[in-house]
Amino acid sequence: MDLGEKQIHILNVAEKLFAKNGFDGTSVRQIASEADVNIAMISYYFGSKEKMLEALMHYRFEGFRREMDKVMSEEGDYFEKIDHMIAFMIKRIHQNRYVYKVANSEYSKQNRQVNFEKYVAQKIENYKLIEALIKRGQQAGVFSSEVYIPLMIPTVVGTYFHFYYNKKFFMTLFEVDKEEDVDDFVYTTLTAHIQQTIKKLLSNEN
Amino acid sequence: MDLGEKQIHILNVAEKLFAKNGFDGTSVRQIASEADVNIAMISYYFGSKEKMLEALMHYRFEGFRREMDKVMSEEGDYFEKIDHMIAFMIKRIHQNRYVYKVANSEYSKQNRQVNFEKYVAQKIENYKLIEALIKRGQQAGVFSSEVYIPLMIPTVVGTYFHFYYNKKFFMTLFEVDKEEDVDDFVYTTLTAHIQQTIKKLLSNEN
DNA sequence: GTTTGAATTAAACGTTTGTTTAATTTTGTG
DNA sequence: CACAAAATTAAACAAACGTTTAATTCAAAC
Repeated sequence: MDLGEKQIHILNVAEKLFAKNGFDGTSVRQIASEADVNIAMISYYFGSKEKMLEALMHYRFEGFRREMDKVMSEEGDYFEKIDHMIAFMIKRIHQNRYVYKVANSEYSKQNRQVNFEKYVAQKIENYKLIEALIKRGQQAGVFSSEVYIPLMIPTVVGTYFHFYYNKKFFMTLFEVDKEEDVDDFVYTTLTAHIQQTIKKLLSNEN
Repeated sequence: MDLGEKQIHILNVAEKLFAKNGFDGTSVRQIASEADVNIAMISYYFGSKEKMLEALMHYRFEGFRREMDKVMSEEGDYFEKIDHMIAFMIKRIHQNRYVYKVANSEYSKQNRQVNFEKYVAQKIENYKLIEALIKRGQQAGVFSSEVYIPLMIPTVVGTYFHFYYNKKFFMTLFEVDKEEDVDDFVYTTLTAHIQQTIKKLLSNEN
């Protein structure tokens, strides 16, 4: 599906409303009103509310694998590669946090009508990349073998999401109260915390 | 609010439907039908759909602090205390995973109509308990001082939730396909992973 | 300038939503 | 049994939902 300017505008508006109020908590009338288009345009362009979300996910997620490959091939020792990979993942997820929030939420529902095939396929691809890196590090004797590789994904990604979903709570603990300082916190302190956590977990030294 | 058998039955039914299809994705008619009660009983008992969720949260969350206190006062060195605390948190969250899922989801919405004051107050209390334990360990020279204490909560809790929300995906990686084996996996492998991660992070040795 | 297909509109479609009503039944108490 | 309060019911409420219709405007091609 090729997206024109107007379609992209609608998707941007929808994305933010979905993230604010949930997929079911957002009506197509709200989206149309906020985006200043006629209600019928949403069915006209996307077919349905569900297919609009699919279009949004595709629009946001395409390119992830390509970028990830690039980051993984950067120079550096194994621990530096872990640093790069985590920094990239957090940055990419944070930049796309709105669509990730909706995707996570809808994906975990039982009677969902949204198609998640591509989403899951990408998840598997990304995992394979990470698994390969860690196994190479283990064979080189740099990384500990006493780790559950698949569970490192929930630790990296879950730390970010649980922080972000409870942003207000944690930012109070860090005495950060300006919304514009959150981005900075994510890219510095939160990223450093996750890097430190995973590197210590992978280290052989204790 | 004192809950009779019938109210509790309704809450149990509502909890599972909310977790399956979301709060907005579940209608009071669905709940009433599944619980085999008249629709009007929900307003009669709880006042509204939102207040029913508040009643559910209160019903599920009460007692957490008391149990947490007990676990924290158990015998053992600092690392054993961390083990006990994490095992307790994961067990308690996993047992109440349905209501936590709804609570997390609704809490992160902007225009929510559900009252979360007690929920947040409890979060703060729990954090203070954990912070105190870690600071004591640091002063005793057992724990590293180079950690972001508030961010350890997202790492513990976020790892669990990201695993659970993507349960199917990760259980495939571990070649577990029976639903009844998930509980066991959570209490053994997943708990061990989180304990290992946090203990390594807190260790001084590298 | 006319034709053609896409874009856009206001209005209406039938459902479903959460809540309330008013009547009835059940329950417990004197 | 008689009475009062609580519990339960079927029905109705207005509002909001996602989608479709049919008519109209617009833009590009010939």
